[in-house]
Amino acid sequence: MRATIHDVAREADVSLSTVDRVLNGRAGVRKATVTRVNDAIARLGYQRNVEAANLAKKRLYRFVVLIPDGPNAFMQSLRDGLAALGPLLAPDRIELQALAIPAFDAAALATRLDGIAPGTVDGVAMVATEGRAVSEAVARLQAQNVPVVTLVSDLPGSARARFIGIDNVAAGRTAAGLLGRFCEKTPQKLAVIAGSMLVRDHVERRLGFEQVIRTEYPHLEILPTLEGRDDAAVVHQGLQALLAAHPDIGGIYSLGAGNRGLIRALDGARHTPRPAIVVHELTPHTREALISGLFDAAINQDPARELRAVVAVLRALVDRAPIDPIIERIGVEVFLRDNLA
Amino acid sequence: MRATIHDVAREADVSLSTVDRVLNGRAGVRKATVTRVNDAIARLGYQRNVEAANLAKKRLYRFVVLIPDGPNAFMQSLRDGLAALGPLLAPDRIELQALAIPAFDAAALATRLDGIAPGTVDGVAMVATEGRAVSEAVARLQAQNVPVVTLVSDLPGSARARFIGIDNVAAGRTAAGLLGRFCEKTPQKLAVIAGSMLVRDHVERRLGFEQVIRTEYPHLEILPTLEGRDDAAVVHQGLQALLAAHPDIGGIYSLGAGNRGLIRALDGARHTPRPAIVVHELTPHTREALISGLFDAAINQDPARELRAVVAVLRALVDRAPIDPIIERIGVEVFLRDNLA
DNA sequence: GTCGTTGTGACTAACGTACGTCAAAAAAAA
DNA sequence: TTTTTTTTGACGTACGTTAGTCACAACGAC
Repeated sequence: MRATIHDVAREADVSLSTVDRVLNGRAGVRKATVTRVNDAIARLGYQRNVEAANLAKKRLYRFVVLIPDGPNAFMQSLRDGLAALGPLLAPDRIELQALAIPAFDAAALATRLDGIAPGTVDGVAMVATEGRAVSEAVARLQAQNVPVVTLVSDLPGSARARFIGIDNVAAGRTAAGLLGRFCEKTPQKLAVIAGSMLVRDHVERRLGFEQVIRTEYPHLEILPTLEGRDDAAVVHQGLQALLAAHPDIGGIYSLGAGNRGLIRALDGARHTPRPAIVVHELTPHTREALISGLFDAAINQDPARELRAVVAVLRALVDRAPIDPIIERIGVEVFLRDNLA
Repeated sequence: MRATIHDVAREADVSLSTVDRVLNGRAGVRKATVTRVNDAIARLGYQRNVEAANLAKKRLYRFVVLIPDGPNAFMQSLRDGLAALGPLLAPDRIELQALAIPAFDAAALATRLDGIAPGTVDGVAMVATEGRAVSEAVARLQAQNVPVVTLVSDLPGSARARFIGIDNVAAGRTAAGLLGRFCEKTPQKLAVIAGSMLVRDHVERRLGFEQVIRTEYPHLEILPTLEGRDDAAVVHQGLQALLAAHPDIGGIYSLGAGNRGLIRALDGARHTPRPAIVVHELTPHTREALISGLFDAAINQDPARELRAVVAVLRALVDRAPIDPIIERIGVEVFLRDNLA
């Protein structure tokens, strides 16, 4: 049988009320008494029964999740997953509110964050775009005791409590390891397509990618990064030009979205031999391109799992409970045409 | 505000007691009244507050996990993970009991299962070895309302409620896709090392592997599977003989354990060019071999995550609650030397 | 000494459910 | 109809915690 506050009260030789005052940080308890109670708690290994506490408090967890708007298929699946998750969380008294924000727009994100009324929300998660204003808005929220976590793309150097997402440097290194082995062993060029260098996940993926290519595959030359803004039309145009300018492109790493543009550009240019291609995220389009053999590998993060991790972490943060490192950890999955589910 | 049993009672125009009888399947309620109550529940969208119910019931979840004994590093990490998980689950009134069983021994497993007293355990998880006696023991437990889930290795055709683990066919296909691309394009042979064909995960991995190699890489010839019983010494000896007999082995897929034996055999035989090697599970030894460049890829499943999934699924099963498909899903991770954490 | 302040204890009503008892009502059987 | 059986209602207590009220000390300041 677990110890209860009654046991603690008896052990510390104080009343129930005093234990409650200590436990919930209420005023009116002498320092010496606080120590007595805490000692008793430690001695008994008392742990508050969160279920009973929540029942008594009628606690409600109100979380806001900010996800970029637009045609990005991954963000779309994140939004869909959020909508699907809502009903599942009702029994735990967790309410999720989705908020759409313009992609790659730090100012808009900061404005949205500042628009969150402190009393109405218990935690915030966001796919971050880097910017001073954003970091400051995060700091304000945290100061108001509203925990903020970043999702998919981090905001390093800010006050955000946690980052939920894959290790993007490792993802970039994985892409490089695969592409390095898939490419012929003769000198050739690699194209890198990113969305924007304003989002940290893209920056980190490119960093990891370059680390490995430079040190392990020096015969491969990395071309300047094409910024496609996760937009198929922009990617299409940019890549078309790149392929025309460099007939010896042997591999392509697409570390952002807009892969429809990549597919179209390759369909247009009859490049032989076909370059090896590693992309990010399993979406209907990338899946199809894997099956047809156009893409060689897709590095995937599971959005549904990330959302569950966000909820678990935010909950632990508001409860000031320890965070399970396993729940928090998001794995990098590699899909080839051969192992598509 | 969520509906409570009070609301349901009012809506159905019956007393609290009757709602309780219906909800908990107690006898003494007319069929017509049951329908009235259930209609009210549906109309209000009532969901039982599990926390309050558990509080009232002083519910305790007692789960038993059966994990193979022996030097297998992956099973060792499962056992370690289980021990570490125990304290984390105490607040949720979940008790985990680890039970070691001999590896690849269906009879011993069945005996252990039969030795579980029905009243003392609420759920069972096991790393299964296939066998008729095992399936029958599982059926008996399930019949006694003790849910059984398989972990890591499945027991298809049995009454087990769920399987928690990776898609092993997909894992084998992944290995084949990688090895096919890593190997030279000239005809050569592939060695496959398994633990035993008595465990389903190994069977399925080999199946997936052969599917892909046969159809996509017909120039690669798969040698008869070496059964190493997850034992380094057996693997060492067997592989040594195999390498001596076939100087043209260009790739090795080790889908079980005992990789220390694989490493030793390769260190002994100075095989050039070094064969491409894909193994399973990140352990200290496979990690080291990846870094040194001896292994090319390791396919990993996260044991800690699997254990958490087991607990979540067993809990949902005893509560007859819906199972979140995302929690249940275990991803296949691919590690190259480049993306080791 | 009286005053206000601070620390403490005793008590109570919730939160939503489980589960028991007992009596009353309704339905079925005699 | 009466008797028996089945069905239903009313009520109480419990689970562990929160959060409030009220009373009464002990303490120092004046």
